[in-house]
Amino acid sequence: MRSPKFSPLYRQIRDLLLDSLQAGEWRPGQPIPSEMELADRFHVSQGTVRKAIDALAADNLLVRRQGKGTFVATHGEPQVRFRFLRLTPDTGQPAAVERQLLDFRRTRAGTELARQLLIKAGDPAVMIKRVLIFAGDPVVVEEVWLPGHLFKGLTAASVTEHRGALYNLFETQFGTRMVRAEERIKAALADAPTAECLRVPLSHPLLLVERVSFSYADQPVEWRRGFYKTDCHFYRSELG
Amino acid sequence: MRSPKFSPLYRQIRDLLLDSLQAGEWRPGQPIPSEMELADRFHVSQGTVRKAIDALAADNLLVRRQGKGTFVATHGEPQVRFRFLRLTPDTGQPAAVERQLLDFRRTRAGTELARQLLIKAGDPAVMIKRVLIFAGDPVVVEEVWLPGHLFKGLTAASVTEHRGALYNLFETQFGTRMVRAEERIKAALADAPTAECLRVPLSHPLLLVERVSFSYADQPVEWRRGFYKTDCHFYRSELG
DNA sequence: GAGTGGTCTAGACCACTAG
DNA sequence: TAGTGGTCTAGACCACTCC
Repeated sequence: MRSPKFSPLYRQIRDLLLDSLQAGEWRPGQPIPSEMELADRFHVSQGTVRKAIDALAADNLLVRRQGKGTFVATHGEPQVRFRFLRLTPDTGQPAAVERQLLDFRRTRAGTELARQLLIKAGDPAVMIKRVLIFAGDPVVVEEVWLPGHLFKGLTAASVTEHRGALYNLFETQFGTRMVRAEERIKAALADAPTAECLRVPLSHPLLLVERVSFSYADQPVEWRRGFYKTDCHFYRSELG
Repeated sequence: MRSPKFSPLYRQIRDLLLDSLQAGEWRPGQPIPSEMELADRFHVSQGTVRKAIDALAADNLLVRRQGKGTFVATHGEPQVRFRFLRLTPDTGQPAAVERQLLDFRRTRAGTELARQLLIKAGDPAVMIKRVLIFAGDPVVVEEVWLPGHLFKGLTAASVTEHRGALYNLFETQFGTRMVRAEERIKAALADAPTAECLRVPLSHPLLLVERVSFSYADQPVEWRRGFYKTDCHFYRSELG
């Protein structure tokens, strides 16, 4: 039952499941086959399938629900949002967020964007600029850059009409699920347009947050750059 | 073999191991008993001990080394440091860090510190103020606050003489191992003394980073407050 | 070769969900 | 009641380290 590849069986099974996820064989929110079914399909024991699923569940790609099945994780569940929006009010109680679209543009990737998303300079790209408003207070202004070929039908209207996180829209309408992201944070001073957006004086201190988001197989599919007002909010980071 | 507590066996074993770690039965860097020994001690199968150890290894409390044994994790290994020091040079290559002690004081906890460390206002406390210098460039100035009763023999000399991370000193000299931490980040402007420390102009933008560190059993045992200069470095955060 | 952790299996039983 | 994931066991064998 050992395979030629020097890799434990459960890891090979995990990779096969990852392939199926990437290929869209099972959609976000939908159940994958039961452990016994998968064990039969791959000709391994249920325990080995279990270890493979454990690994994917640990990475938040799958969600187990006892008695019901194992499901493809989705950005629809509210608790997932706080994994990607690290800004918390000083008071502790997260308020509802309102999104206001400032700009939507189809353009071409510059060299910097091309480098971040592993595409070619001049390839089609989409730019979304928006403000996030917490309890009436504009707190974040950010630009979101996407590779155009993955988001062909995306329009300003679809962004404006969509309720909920952008990542929810991306996965339901375009089959692109953001799995993880890396952020780089610096301190910055508000320039004139940013200051106006966030209703702060010029040269007000802000966080400058840059994010690269990755889909399955560590494919970079989004680049963000935002200014965060931290007068009444803080950026939460857990070290372990 | 089921226990009266409504908790799976492997979790009970994990808690027992956690108790031993907290009690200092095995010191950082030392091996714990083999899986078979522990299985005999707790009257469970090796597989159950294995699951308990898996959980602790996932939380970075234990480190497995095939063929050698399972060891209590330590802050001595260099790769652990980057889990707690999230500042990275823009160039990518982390430089050696130099630490310069500015102040060392035994004092009493104020209400804010008492709240953070779950001690009483007026209890003994230790304050360490220092600068972190990367490749000759002062990048971080921070205050570290500790509960006095856990660090009775700590002196300015022991901090100055120690080579390596503070957490390394804490675990080797005082048996207190920092397991995880929570940080809150805001944007701030340099005041006069901070500007002088970091060699930046007044009102230069800085990150304000507050940290609470926890030992075993989520006991808070350290509070930090630091200013980070992000001209040539950035704060790294991973979302997933 | 002996001892350690790492993998894999087969089978039993428990806990939860749904029809 | 049937089907799912969750726990636990016992045993076999592999991979690595050290003597």
